[in-house]
Formats: sequence, C-alpha cells, structure tokens
Amino acid sequence: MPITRNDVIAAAFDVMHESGLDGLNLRSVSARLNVKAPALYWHVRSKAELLGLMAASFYREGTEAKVSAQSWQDRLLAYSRAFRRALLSVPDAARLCAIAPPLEDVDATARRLADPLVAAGLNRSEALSNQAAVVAYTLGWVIYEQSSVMHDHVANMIDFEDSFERGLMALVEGFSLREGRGHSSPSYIARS
Amino acid sequence: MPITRNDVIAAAFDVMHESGLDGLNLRSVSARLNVKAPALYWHVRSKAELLGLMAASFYREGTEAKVSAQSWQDRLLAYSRAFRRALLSVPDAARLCAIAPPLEDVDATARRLADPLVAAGLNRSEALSNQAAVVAYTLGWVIYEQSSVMHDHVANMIDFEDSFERGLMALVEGFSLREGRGHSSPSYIARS
DNA sequence: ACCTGAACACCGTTCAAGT
DNA sequence: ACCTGAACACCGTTCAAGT
Repeated sequence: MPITRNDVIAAAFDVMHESGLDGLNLRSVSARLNVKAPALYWHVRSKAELLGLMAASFYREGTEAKVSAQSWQDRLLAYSRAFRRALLSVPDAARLCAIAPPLEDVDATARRLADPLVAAGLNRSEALSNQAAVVAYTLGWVIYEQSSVMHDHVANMIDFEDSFERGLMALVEGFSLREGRGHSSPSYIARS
Repeated sequence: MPITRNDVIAAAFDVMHESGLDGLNLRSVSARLNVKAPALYWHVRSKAELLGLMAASFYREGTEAKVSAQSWQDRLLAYSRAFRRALLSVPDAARLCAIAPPLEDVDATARRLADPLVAAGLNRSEALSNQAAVVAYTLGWVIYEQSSVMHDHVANMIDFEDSFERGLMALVEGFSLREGRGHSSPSYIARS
C-alpha cells in the first residue's frame, strides 16, 4: 500500500534518532520506507519542506502542554518547558529548527500562540513580544545544550537543568515586573 | 604570495554577504582567492573548522563591546547588544553559529566571559549561568530575526528592535531580582 | 496515483603530483 | 611550504518511464 506523508516524517525522525542531522538525507529516509529517494517527492515538495514539517512538530508540542493555572506567566513557562523537552528528545532537534524554513502561515501561528496570553490579561503587543522572547531563549538554550562539545565541557561548570530554569524564571519574572511599562529602563540599569 | 588562514576566513565572509549560508562552499571561497578548492585544506582542517572560526568571530565581537559602567548587569546588556549587532551584519550569521562546531577551548572561553561578571560582584555559578542565558536568548532571537519568512510576516506584528530589547531587559532585571536567591520561585508563579 | 531507473549538477574530501 | 588535477563517494533533484 502507498506511503503517506506522515510516514515520511516518521521515518525522518527515526533517522534523526539513529544518526542525527548529518545522517538525515533523502536516501536514508526512503530506504527505511522500502522506497527509492525520488519517491519522496510525491509526498513532499523538497527536503527543506520535510525539515519544516519536522520543526513544526516541535513547536506544536509546546502548544500542547497542559496548563493547570491560567496566568500568562504560567502559560509561558509551560510552553517553554514543553518545547525544550520535545527538542531534547531528538538529537540535533534545536539545530534542525534553526535551519528549517517556517512553513505554515506564520501570522496565524503567532496569533494562536499569543491569543491565550491575551485572554489571560496581557495586551496583544506584549503577548507577541513575550512569546517570541521565550521561544528564542528556549531554542537558543537547547542549541548549546545539544552540542556535544558544549555538553562535555560545560556540563562540569553549570547544571543545564538548573541554569535553564533560572534564566526562564528570570525572563518571565522580568516580564511581570515590566508589565504595561513600555520599554523604559529603571535608573540603575543604563542603556548602551 | 601564499594565502593565509585569515584570507580564507575573510573570503568566506565575502561569500556569506553575497550569497548567504547556502552559497558558502569551498569552491566559491577558493575561487575568490584565485585558488582551487583543495588548496584550502592547507589552511583549514575542514569546512566545519572554517565555520567554527567564523562563528568564533561573532562571539568575540560581543566581548569587545566597550562598557562604560561596571555593573554585571551592564556587562550582560552590552555583550548581548554587541553580539546581536555583529550577527545582524552578516546574512545567516545566527544560523551559522547554530551549526558551527565550537572549537576553541570552551572552558577557557566560558571563564573569560564570566570573569568580569564575577569581578563585578556576581558569584561564579550565577555568572556562568546568566551569561549562558543571555547568549542563548540573543542567538535564538537573531535566528528568527534573520529568517526571511519571519522577517516578512512578523515584522508587521512586532518591532524586532523593541521586542528584543524588552526581552533582554526583562532577563537581566529578572537576574537582578533573583540575585543570590537560588532558583526558588515566588509564590505567585507555579512551577510545572 | 504512486513509484523506479537513470541521470545531472554539485558538494566535501583525498591524494599523488607539481613547484 | 603551498598549490593543482583528477578522482571519489555522496547529495538533492529532475524526468521519462513503468504499474
């Protein structure tokens, strides 16, 4: 029976688990489906689109995080932690997201992420901006965390888990502090 | 006269400016030096090492930021802004840093970055952890900022400059708030 | 509709050989 | 010491052709 688009994505994730981003090529993916490389082009426009589909699944896992509390702070924390967990579960996932072209309509996605924050009391522009910052911090963090060199050498100096959490809390508490304040600076911190 | 290692790096940056990360290959770099591709291997171990050398130059620009004030807060802000400026000056620079293997001794680099923060009154573990968070946030941010799709679609919703600054200030103010406090949470923010 | 075979241009890298 | 020519294995992609 024919192969589906989701089969292709699943096979690509299998390859990632086994050989990381460097081992991810259309021949290895197709081989796992008992199919030749050109067959993939029936289900996917290009390798870039495949990367985009894979990346989208990580962002989605962040959104699917169950949130008990209702504050926008808790939503941001839950999103970030779920996003990081999802990334850490696949080798090189953060790098994948860094190079993958965004594919779904970015406007709609941004709105979907920001809407709950607005419902939780944040104004729209702060919601978008805070969400963007949290995603950026999380992706950037895991890029370093998943780099093997970093992991070997830096793991002795800082605890990734604790330090990630420290930064995330600082960011969200900082947002709480500044809520509704525009981007003016407190006097004890100079702007460059 | 013979070509130097720095010539290779400079030529690689020229290619990045002209055709971005996708256009960066050893044949295009060597052509710009009136040399054939295999010649580069005399000056550089591999393409990966070349990427690492390029990435290192961005991190260095962050360190070379002139800091007027002495607080560790100001140092973190200055580093982040200089790092972001450097990245924005070269197309795809953030993606480059995301995929480049770290090459110089990571321990030493981390210490060199953290030392001034310690001198400015922060304890060592907070210094390392705060510095890591700021670098992660900045790199992650510019990855999105330099993505053309993001730039076209999201630029209408948020102002990159303002939102970056908001997040950075929130992060650093959050660190100030939490200085010496370990990673406990304030009661109004639940941990997942 | 879905897949194969064969081919193309391109890539990083190696290595013997030149100077 | 520094570079070239030729070659290798590998890659994304195209396309005519099969079923």
